[in-house]
Amino acid sequence: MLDIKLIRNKPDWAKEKLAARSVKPEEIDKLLDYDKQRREFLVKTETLKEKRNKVSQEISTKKRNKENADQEIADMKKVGADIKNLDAQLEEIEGKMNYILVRLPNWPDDSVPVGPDESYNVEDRKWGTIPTEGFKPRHHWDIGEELGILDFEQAGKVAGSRFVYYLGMGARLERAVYNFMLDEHQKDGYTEVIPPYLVNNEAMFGTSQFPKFTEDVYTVMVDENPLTLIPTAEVPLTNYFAGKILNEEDLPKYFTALTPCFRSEAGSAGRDTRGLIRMHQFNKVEMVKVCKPEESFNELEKLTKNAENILQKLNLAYHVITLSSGDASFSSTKTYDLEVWLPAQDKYREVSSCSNCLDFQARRAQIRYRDENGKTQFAHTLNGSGLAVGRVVAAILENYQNEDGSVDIPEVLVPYMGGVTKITKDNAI
RNA sequence: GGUGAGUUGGCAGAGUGGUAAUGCACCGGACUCGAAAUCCGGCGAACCGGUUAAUACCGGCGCGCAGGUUCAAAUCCUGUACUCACCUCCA
Repeated sequence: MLDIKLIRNKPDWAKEKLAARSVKPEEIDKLLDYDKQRREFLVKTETLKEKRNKVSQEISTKKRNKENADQEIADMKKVGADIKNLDAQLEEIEGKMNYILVRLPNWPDDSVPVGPDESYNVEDRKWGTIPTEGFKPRHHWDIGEELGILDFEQAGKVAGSRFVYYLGMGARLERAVYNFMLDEHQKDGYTEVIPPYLVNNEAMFGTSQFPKFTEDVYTVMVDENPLTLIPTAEVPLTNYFAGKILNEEDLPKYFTALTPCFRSEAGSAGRDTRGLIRMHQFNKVEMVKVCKPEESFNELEKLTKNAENILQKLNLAYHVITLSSGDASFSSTKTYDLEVWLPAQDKYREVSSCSNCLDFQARRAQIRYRDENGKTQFAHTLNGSGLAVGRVVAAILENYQNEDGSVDIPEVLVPYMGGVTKITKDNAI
């Protein structure tokens, strides 16, 4: 959530910044109008409340002295009704104001390319060499099905499209990949966490998936209470700090977690219908940081490097792009995407998204710290995938495939595979 | 799932209708060579608004949360969340 005071003080700047994120300037005018009305009503009702407090004190004194206070009580009855009336109006105005405010995205940072969509994204750097085998690379789903380590067909019958069974060495490979990732992140100073996989509406609001993106997730009712299957571990990890006032010397906090992620993929019908790229349920290792404002951009660079480290150790070619203002996620001021090379698709595909949210989420989730002067400040939050496990498995299958249909195991994963160096038809299941 | 108890300032803890005691901690001062102890004074989260160049100041709000009753609610009523104890059940 944006700071209304900042918008109030720099309306033109706010409009320009948000225009880069497709927010109409009229929305801001409306917001500021509600804000003005709100403060006017606030002054009115607070003045009356001050009067009520004073006169109530007088009534109290009179009663104690056995004097008559009927006149004051009659007056206050009227004041009480006025307050109730004004408060009701105030609540209505605040409701309208907040409706707009909670739906405004974060400002794009000055270093972010301005543009409405992904075509304005900028490539920052490339790493690794794209494999040039002497044969036509096959899609990971063909490799996986042929080895018998991925079964999309039966998953379709049991759960539906965009679900999968991993079997044998496929399941083992997935497990190897995420264990490797968690171990690497632990070395980089992250605390490993196993969070709740179901969260309430407040948590979803805190990290700003709600109220705007309710249709992208699965929500179940548990005794009338809605609980949402997490679309990313960012939600429970960041909300671990919700409502807390942290000590300055305890910052920054680094958390990492492996969780399944659940997404309805509404609106992506027809895209990536085959393979592991776009599933309703997938594993992801997530990194979350909470830090002081002056450190957040530096922490974003480090976070991105932590994600890159995984791809480098797996020796998978990738590039890093800065998302344009129109392509970045709702709560982010700046996002780097890591895209890994998929030979069969002949293109890079996203495996990580690393974002600095500034105080946008902290303001919603009330994540604060006490600074050296004892004042409470909103912390900054960051999150990044490190990495999407299923997509990395897809990348390994495609990049490490051999012409005979077998798949080599990346060197760093061999210990995690119990010494197995290659998945073949003979050892696959 | 059942029964009972609880939720008040950084911590402890009183307060059952008149607007949050008290102690510890904290800040300032005195005493002292300095410190401790003692004494004096101050200070009560977070948030919002007014006002200001800014600090300050003034006000609102504030006793888990949300409603209600009342001139007035920590206190009474309703709902609800969480914590603890015991019981029951279960991987």
